[in-house]
Amino acid sequence: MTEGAIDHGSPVPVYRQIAARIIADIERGTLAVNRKIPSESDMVQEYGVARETARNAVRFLRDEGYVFTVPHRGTYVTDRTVEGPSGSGG
Amino acid sequence: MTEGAIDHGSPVPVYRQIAARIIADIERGTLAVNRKIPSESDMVQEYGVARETARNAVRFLRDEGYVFTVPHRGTYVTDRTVEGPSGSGG
DNA sequence: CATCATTTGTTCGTATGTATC
DNA sequence: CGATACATACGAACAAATGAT
Repeated sequence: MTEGAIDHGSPVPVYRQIAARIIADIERGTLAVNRKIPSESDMVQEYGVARETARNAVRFLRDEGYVFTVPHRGTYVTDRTVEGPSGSGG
Repeated sequence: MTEGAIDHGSPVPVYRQIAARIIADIERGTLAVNRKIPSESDMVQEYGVARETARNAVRFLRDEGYVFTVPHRGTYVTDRTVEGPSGSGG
């Protein structure tokens, strides 16, 4: 199947659908730590969405701690094996 | 007169207004086949727009078949007297 | 080959206007 | 009205390739 298309009729926002794909790639290891995820433009072309939507997906991933963005460079996969919101404890 | 200014208040997007001028120059012969059209920087200074807007104009012209771009060289006027998507008919 | 100027390519940041749900 | 989404537009920075010298 591969079901590679975005479902605009779904109750799940498009940006969340895109974010879910990226997360899946991260969990799966397809997108390794410190590797660059697709650029906003890539997502625009890949999914046929507006840049605004691609940005929302990236912002969501950032808020969730999956990635971090370097201005004018790109967005990369966060190393969650060491980093944490409250230090090394836990 | 020369009315050389871009109308930001027009419902016609700025990039379309710029593209229209280039097209007019091509139709008129001011910009001959295989001649280089103004660079993105030229348009930025000439029309006082952002590079993004200049690029949108070029992309539009490319999509319409009026020009073709050579990376790091420039964008040139297409020879439409011979080239065509469905042959020489037309 | 090295340097400089030109030009397009890439990428993220920000804002406005419009439309839909 | 708020969230989502698309189109347009300006701003900023860095990358890569080309061409002249």
